[in-house]
Amino acid sequence: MRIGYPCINRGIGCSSGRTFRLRSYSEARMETTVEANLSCLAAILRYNAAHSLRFFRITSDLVPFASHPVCRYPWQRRFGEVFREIGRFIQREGIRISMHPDQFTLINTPDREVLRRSLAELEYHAQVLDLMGLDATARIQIHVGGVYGDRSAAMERFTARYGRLDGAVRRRLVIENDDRLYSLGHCMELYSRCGVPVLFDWFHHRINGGEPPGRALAKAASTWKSGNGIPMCDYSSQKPGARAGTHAESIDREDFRAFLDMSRGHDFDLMLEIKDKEASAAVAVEEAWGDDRFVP
DNA sequence: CAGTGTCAAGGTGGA
DNA sequence: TCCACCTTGACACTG
Repeated sequence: MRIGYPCINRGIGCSSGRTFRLRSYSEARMETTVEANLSCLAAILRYNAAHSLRFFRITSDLVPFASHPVCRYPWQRRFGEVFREIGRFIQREGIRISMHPDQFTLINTPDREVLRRSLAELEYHAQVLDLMGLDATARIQIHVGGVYGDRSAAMERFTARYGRLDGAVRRRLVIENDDRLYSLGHCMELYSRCGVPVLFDWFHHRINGGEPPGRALAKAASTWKSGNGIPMCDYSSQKPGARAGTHAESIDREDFRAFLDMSRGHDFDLMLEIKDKEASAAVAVEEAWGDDRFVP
């Protein structure tokens, strides 16, 4: 089990997801932004390796507007060597990588244009990981998408389109159970229809699930095949007093220990979706230190 | 320079 | 039919 956090390091003093307004787009702006983002990403990864944090989600904003028609800038060529260098560091340090395109990426949409943009966005994510030379254990996670008033038709569209995805995307794509529309049960059904691996989100499952965590973890784990790496799992806890589903500001040690206990017997890489990022991840590492699954 | 309205993109659900 | 919400920081404009 490796432990990590998504996208942002709050203490390091730089961001790997700096962006700008579409109106400000220029090749010069792209050049300086992507260069700064990659340099910060390298710094975050060095920080993580030095702190036994060996799971990291790379921000989708690494290359702003990468899948937008406005972007004609050849960032892949211009920064190819930088990507390869970062990839070598990731492999040398045994770091696991994920990416998570956001809510606009919907492969089960009934709208052709939304689908076209979504595929372009997924291809961008795959390019980032490919340029780094990472194998298929580096994954791209998305939610299943909308229901559109007809769940079975929406799931059928997902299945058909998954089968027709570009190979570079399909070899990395995993679906994650969400807190409202697609539970672990729905994701398992999609797995049985098309073979897409399922990333288990413990916090969403608590809100929209029902089954005990050990059993749920075992189900999700059964969808990860050799070459995919060990399963990935997202963990968070409820922010006290907030709407159900709001991520906590900082880790709840008690809740986290309980999670470790409940998940005993299952190995996975664990992403802490908690707002204060590396601070809580460090606490999680401390809590997991004696666990025989933990890889420092 | 500080304050603040707004930002590429979708879908849901309540008013 | 419209708008807030998701989630979030920070860009970039205004005064």
